[in-house]
Amino acid sequence: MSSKPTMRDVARKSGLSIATVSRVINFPGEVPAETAEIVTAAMRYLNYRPNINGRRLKMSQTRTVGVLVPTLANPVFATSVQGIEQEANIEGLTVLLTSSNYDPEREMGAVSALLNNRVDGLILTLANADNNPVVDLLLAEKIPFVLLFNQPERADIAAISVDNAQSAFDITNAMIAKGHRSLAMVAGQFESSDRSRQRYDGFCRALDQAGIEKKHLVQVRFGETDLVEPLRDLLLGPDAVTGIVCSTDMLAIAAISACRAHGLSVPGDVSVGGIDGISVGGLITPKLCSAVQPTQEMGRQALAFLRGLIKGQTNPQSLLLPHHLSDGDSIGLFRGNSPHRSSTRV
Amino acid sequence: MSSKPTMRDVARKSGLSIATVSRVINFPGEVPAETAEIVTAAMRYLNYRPNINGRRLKMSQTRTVGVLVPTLANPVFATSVQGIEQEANIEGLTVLLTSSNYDPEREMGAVSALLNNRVDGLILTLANADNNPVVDLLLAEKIPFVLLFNQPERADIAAISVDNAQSAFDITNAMIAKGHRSLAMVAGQFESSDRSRQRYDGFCRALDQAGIEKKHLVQVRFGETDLVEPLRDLLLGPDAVTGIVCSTDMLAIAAISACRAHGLSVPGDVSVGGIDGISVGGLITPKLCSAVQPTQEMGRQALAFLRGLIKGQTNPQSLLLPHHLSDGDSIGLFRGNSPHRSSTRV
DNA sequence: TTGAAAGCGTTACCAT
DNA sequence: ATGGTAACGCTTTCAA
Repeated sequence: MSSKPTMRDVARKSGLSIATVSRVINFPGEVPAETAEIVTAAMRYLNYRPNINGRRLKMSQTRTVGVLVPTLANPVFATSVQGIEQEANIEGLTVLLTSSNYDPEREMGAVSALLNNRVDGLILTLANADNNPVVDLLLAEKIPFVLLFNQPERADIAAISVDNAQSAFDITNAMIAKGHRSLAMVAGQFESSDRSRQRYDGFCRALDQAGIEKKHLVQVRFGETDLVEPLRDLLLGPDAVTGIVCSTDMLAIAAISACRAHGLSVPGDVSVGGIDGISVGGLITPKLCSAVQPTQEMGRQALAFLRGLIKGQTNPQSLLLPHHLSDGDSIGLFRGNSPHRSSTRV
Repeated sequence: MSSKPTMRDVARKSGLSIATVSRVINFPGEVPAETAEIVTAAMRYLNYRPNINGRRLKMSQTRTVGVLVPTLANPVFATSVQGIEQEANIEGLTVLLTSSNYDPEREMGAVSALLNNRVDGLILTLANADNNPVVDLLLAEKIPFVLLFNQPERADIAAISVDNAQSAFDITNAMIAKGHRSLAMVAGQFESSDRSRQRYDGFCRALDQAGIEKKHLVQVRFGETDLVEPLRDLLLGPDAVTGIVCSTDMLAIAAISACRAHGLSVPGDVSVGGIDGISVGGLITPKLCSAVQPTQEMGRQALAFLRGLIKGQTNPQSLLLPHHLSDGDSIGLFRGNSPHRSSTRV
């Protein structure tokens, strides 16, 4: 017998029927301890492992959830998936992972593959949550799903996120409060990230409210980490900015690196704040560590939420988590002024 | 018909047999274009999606790979999984994701779940690759697997990694070359990471070779990001060190943060170098970006390798990738000396 | 070129 | 308390 043992083999070995073996596995309580022992012994002897695919075919639910994120190379998404995975592990769910690489064109294919696997539900971070064919499909097929990080306009879609516009509004205001009058935003391309656009909206609103007319925007292809050239004019030109609001932490890291490359120290000569996860700004590198907990928690919450939807106990609804602005750590000072708290800064 | 359409429905709708439908899906070439068109139309009309679980049950291979990493909260693992996912996507493979949270006790359970899914093969980062029951199980059941980041002693196990000891040896030597005579290593607990131990070995070898007797080691629980207290004595005590070699980038980030908290500037007052992925040291934050490419590539290679094993075209063997030591970016200077290249430093 | 039918490993109903 | 058996949706051999 070279192939893997099946329930049939276990049944034969234990001299019982395959129905009984199944019972021992699924309803141990409904079987006498003695019988269970015999079956268990046979399973151990044969190194039996239930073939989940047989079960999945038979049952209506697969106890599997599909996850789609832009990329795991961004720690924010990776960390949220870690949270999903942890929670799934506790619940005995299997996680099917896919990524779109920020390409909206690839989302449908990825979700399709997930649906072919008959996942019970999905957790998705989409390029654009509004007017998205994937969302329409899921709605039409009545597949439970939760959007993570997306903030859809429709209220009848489950979504867990921070308030992106508000986050950017707050961090921009904080920089304005520090005296900045010349600010730029560095953001990912809007087609690849509605968060980027929403955050840019918040940035603009803050500037408008402060009566600052000049708005700089530098858009960056996702995955791009070298901002030395893209930021040259912004940093060294005749009307160089004193502060940069970044749409994501990864961009902030890249922006800081570019500042240094241009001979500017950060903070001091220029200020950079990154927005992401459920915190805003924050020490760039330590933040990557300290943001782990809350971001992971978002993932766990997303799965918990999804489970409610799957069981039909919950209705889709939006959940906006509070964001934190760690002022003093994140927000830099005037160009040329540098009495910053270097002791807590990287 | 509330339930999902099956091949049977498509067959009925198109007036053909389910065998023909199957052929259209799997061997479009073996069916007249006209027939194929009829079937395709029926599939579109019914919104048919093949149930992969049916196929999986029938076929011997599932076209699914299982992945086990300590945690996705560490960007190094996350990035490698991203690489795996990308490659899997190209090959049309499904990725099943699990994590052990650095707990050796949980590895067996996770792998077991993966095997119940009848994955074709596995990619694993284990706490300890030697004398690991998971490895024994996989070997016994003849399931193809590739270790990622682990460097097992046995040569007949597929593994893709950098040379951990050599990396640490190199970075330590570089720091010694800069004049450091008082160095500490900050590492994760050895039970949770054989890489940690291997890297510590390299650290010690470098010190021995330089005739430095005093070896400081601070071990940290994984997930710990606050090193302020653990490093206090090391940084402020009577015989404070001038440099710290960190076992991972995440630890280096945390260590730098702790230095700043103690009023030390990094680099300048103290030096910190992190080891990870296929680079050694390196600018801490930019590195998190710049290390993305090579680490992702490791993941892709791991999957490519695994595919070879699954097809039986390759034999298990170890692959040690070259590591890069980005001197001048990574390695700090003497305590108190600070003419460092701040322009390229975060 | 197409179809009938036998499983794949499991669950669960209905008997015994 | 236990067993026989009909699905679940698919692939694939063998016939027609």
